[in-house]
Amino acid sequence: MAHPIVSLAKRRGFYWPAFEIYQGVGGLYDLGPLGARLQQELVDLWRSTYVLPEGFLEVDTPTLGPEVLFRASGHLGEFADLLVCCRSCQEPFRADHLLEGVHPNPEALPAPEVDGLLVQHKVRCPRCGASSFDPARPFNLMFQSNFGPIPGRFAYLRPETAQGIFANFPALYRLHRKRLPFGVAQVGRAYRNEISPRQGLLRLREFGQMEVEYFHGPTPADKDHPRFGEIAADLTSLVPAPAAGTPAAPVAVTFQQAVDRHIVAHRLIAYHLARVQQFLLRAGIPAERLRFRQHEADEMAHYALDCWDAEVLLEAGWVEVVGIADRGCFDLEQHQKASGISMEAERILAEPREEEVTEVIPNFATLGPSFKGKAKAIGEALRSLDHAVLAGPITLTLEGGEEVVIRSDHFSLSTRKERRTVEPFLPHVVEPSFGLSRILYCVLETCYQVEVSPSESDAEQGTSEPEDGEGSAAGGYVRLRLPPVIAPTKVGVFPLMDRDGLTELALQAERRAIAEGLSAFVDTSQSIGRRYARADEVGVPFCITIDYQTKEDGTVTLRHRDTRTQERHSIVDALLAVAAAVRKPVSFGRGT
RNA sequence: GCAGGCGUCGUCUAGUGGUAGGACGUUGGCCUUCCAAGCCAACAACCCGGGUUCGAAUCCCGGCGCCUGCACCA
Repeated sequence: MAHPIVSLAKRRGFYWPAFEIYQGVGGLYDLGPLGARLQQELVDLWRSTYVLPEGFLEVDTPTLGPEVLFRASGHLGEFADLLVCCRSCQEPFRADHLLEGVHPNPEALPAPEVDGLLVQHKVRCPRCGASSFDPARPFNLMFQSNFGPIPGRFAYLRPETAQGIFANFPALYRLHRKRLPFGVAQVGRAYRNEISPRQGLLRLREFGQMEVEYFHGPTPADKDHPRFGEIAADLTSLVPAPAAGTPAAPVAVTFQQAVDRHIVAHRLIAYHLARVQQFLLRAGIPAERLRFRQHEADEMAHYALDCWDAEVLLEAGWVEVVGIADRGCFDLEQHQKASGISMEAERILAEPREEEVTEVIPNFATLGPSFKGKAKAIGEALRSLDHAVLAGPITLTLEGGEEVVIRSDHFSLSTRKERRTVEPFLPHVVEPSFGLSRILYCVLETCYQVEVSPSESDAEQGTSEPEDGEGSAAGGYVRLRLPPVIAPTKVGVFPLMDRDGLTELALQAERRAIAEGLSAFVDTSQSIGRRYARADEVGVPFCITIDYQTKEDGTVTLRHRDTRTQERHSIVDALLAVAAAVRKPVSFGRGT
């Protein structure tokens, strides 16, 4: 059974399957009025409590990218696996797995060869033992299109926002005035053509991501963070990758202890884990439903050296919502190789180094007459030669195979001393990657609370789900305990009676709330209790009620969603209290 | 993609061959001086396409979607 939040979400407008008028498309969901606003609030919270305080640079890059980009990133190579299905039991297998031991590099084989090798070596189905397979077909999780009318220029929808950041590293490094470390953030959508999307917002073909690439130096001293102290004492729950023979088990530690006991490799990863945890807690995920689990070696993505997932305990089990990966220099190295553009940063040497540099200087005065039009190419080739081999006349092989004989008067050697004050290196990167759509769902599910009304609770039923129909009295009183900072609607304004001028006062109060930047609404329908109930169900944290006393002294009641308690304030004070409660915190300090 | 189950107002559902009923909801009205389910009325549905049949929500086939398991999950 789906969690009752699912039908509430559709009924009240958080989210629902997309394109339902055409029977829908799996893995695509619409965010409704409340969902769109909730998502925006989550992004704002992330930006104000994480991106801004950390000084990250935020960028926005295209969702489409060229083939070379994703060749370089490894996504096309790694994810265009060939799949074969067993004819008798229909089980699908990755071709390269079946051909292990049969071929030295099974991943690189084209489909026809895979089919041939499977028959030739009588490979058996690991499941049922039969040895007859359907033809191999490529299985790509990347969405493909074309740029312009030329069919050969493939365009791909990005499977993560990260590559747009890596591809911009040289510019971003310059814009940060060539100082490391620094982080770059991006919020956007990513696309993966999932085989069988399921579980609503948890497995989508198009989803929201909030990613950070934290560029830093490669030495052990760089794997640290100046503000580690702020989070060192925060408590967390870690599930390290199990060592041989020992099962994975959660440990409760502070981040300081996690580093001291070598559960987490270094303080830099630990720092990011702490910031991720802080964000999730502020978004309303209960601490007891949150943990970090370390990937095992065989679970790791092709680029990762170390990876921790933030997981949230849902009805469906533990679900990954943030991945914190140490990507090393993998991505920058790949893009440097593929593009020919340097992705290196520079480090100032503690002590300048004197180096003797010997260069080959082509002598075009003699090269020109000897080689005419080829002189320029030969000159370039000479420059790139190792000077050690250049004793006298040599034979040079040009591109295209032509050999030319170079005389000693065709070039000269120049030796000079160079004083080096910097050295180049490829930065490393730690990547906290937030699954925005998943977080949105986790927040909704974990904030969902049912209170069995006292008259009906014959058993002690705590906060579990209703047995049958929801959205009604049968299931109990539904309350969405969204933190005020992310609640899509901040305050409801209710006239106690829809008469005697109370509604007019409510409309005035609503205007003032909106002027304060608070999303507000007036509800005059039916009884006051029903209006509170309707507001509680979608997580409105505060309700202001206009009553007869308001007409006399201008005061209203301010009701708190989670406690149902009310206080009397002037309208201005009530709105100030709401505004204070929904203001996004800025986190330099520790804790939550 | 495979196997099994499922698809009825916005939501939860009743309905096994004679063209759909309830509850919640929404809207309007009545009542009501602070915590949903008081009264009256209205609104609103058989996933899509074919087939069988005099007649299909119901039976058959295909598609799409959802759920569970397998596989996949950067």
